[in-house]
Amino acid sequence: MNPSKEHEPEKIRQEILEAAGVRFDQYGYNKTTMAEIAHDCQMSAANLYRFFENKLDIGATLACQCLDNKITILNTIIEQPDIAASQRLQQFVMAMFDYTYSQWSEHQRMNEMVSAICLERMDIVDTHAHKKYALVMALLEQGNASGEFQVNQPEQAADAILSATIMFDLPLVMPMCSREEFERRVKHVVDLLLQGLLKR
Amino acid sequence: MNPSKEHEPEKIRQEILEAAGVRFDQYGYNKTTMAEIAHDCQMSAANLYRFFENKLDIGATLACQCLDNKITILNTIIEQPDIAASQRLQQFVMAMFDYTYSQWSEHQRMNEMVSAICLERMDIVDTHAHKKYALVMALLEQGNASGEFQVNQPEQAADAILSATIMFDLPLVMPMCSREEFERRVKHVVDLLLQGLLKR
DNA sequence: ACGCTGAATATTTTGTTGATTATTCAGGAA
DNA sequence: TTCCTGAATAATCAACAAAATATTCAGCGT
Repeated sequence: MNPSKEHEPEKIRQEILEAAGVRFDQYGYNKTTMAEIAHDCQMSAANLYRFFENKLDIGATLACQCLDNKITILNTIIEQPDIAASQRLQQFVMAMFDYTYSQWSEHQRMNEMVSAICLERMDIVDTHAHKKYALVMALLEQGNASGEFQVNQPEQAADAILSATIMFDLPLVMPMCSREEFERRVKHVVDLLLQGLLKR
Repeated sequence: MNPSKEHEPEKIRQEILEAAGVRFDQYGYNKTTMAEIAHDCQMSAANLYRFFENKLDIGATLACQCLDNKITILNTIIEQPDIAASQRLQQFVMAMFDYTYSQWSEHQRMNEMVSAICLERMDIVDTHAHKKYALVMALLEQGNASGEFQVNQPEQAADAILSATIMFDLPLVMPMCSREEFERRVKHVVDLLLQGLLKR
C-alpha cells in the first residue's frame, strides 16, 4: 500500500477532523456544511458518515481535542522538575487562564462551538473536570511530598482549588474583565490559597 | 389631598415597578407589554413614559432592586453580633449562594431579565460589585479587630475572596452542579480560604 | 400651565414559504 | 465483498411580509 495514500480509517478520521477544524474555526460550526468538509477531503458528503455518526459527533470530537490540549499544557507544568510547589500552583492557574483567555479572544468561533457542545454533552465536561482534578491532586501530593505543603485532606483541597479558580477556566466569564484585571486576580487568589496550603 | 389616592411621582413609580415586576417574573420581560403594565396601573401606556425613560429603564430599575436585595441579606450577616468571623464568612458565602440558586431556580424569568440587562448595563454590575467588596472588607476588618484574622492586605484578600467565590454568585454557573454539590464546594472553599485568613 | 390620552410612527417579533443543508439509502465501481 | 457515490428525504435556515409592540406627539380636559 502506498504510504502517501493512507486508507487506514484512523488516518481518514484525522484528515476529516483537520479539515472540519479549520473551517469551524474560520467560519463557525453552523456556517460550515458537511459538503464543504467532504470537498476538502476529496470525498462525498455521504462518505463522512462512515467515519462519524453525524456533524455534532465531528464537533464533539474536536471539542474533546481542544479540552485535551489544555490538559496537556497544564500537565507540562505538573511535570516541570525543580520548581517550588507554590510556583507550580501559580503557573498552573495562570496557564489555565492564559489558555482560556487566548482561546476566547483568538478563536471565538471555535470557542462558541466548544461551549455549545458542552451544554449538550455533559459527559465531555465531566471527563475534562476529572482530568483537571487529577492534575491538582498530583500537584498537592508533590507539595506534600517535598514538605512544602501540609494538606491533610487533598481531595477537599483539590475541590476547593478548582472551585476557587473556576472563573479563570470558564470562557463564559471572560467578558467580565480585562486580561490585566484577570491576571491581578489570579495572583490574589493563588496568594490567599497558598497561605492555607503551605506548611508552617 | 386624599392619601388613598397618592399622586406623588415616587409612589406612582413604585406602583409601576410593582406591576411590572409581577408580570416580568411570571411571563418574562419580552412577553410583557407596556400596555399590560399600564393597564395594571389603570393608566395609558403613554403615561408610563412620564415616569420611566423606556421599558428597559423599568427592567434596569427592577434589576437593581433585585441585586440590592441580595446585598441587604448579606449585610444582615455582616451586622449579626456575637458570632465568630470565620462563621460569618461561612454564612456570608452560603447566603450568597442560597440567594443566587433560589433566584435562579424559582424566578427563572426574572433572573433571565436581570442577566440580560446586566450584559448591556455594565454600570449596574460595577455598582453591585463595589457593594459586595465593601461588605467583604467590613467582614475582614471585623476579623482583624477581634484578633481572629490576621489579614495584612485586606484589599487584596477581599478581591481574592470575591474571585474565589464567584461561582456561587453567578446565575450562569448554576446549571453546572446540583444544590448539594454547590453546598459541598462552598464548605471546601471557605475552609481553605479561612486557613489563609486565620491568625496562628 | 399640568397631567393625561388616543392616534401616529418606528421598531421588533412572528409566521410563512422557498432554499439550503444534514442524513439516509439503494446501488455502482474495484 | 468493500468502499464509495448520487439522488432522495428530512430537518433547518433565511428572507420577506404581516402583525404586534414600543415610543412619540399633538391635543384634550382640568
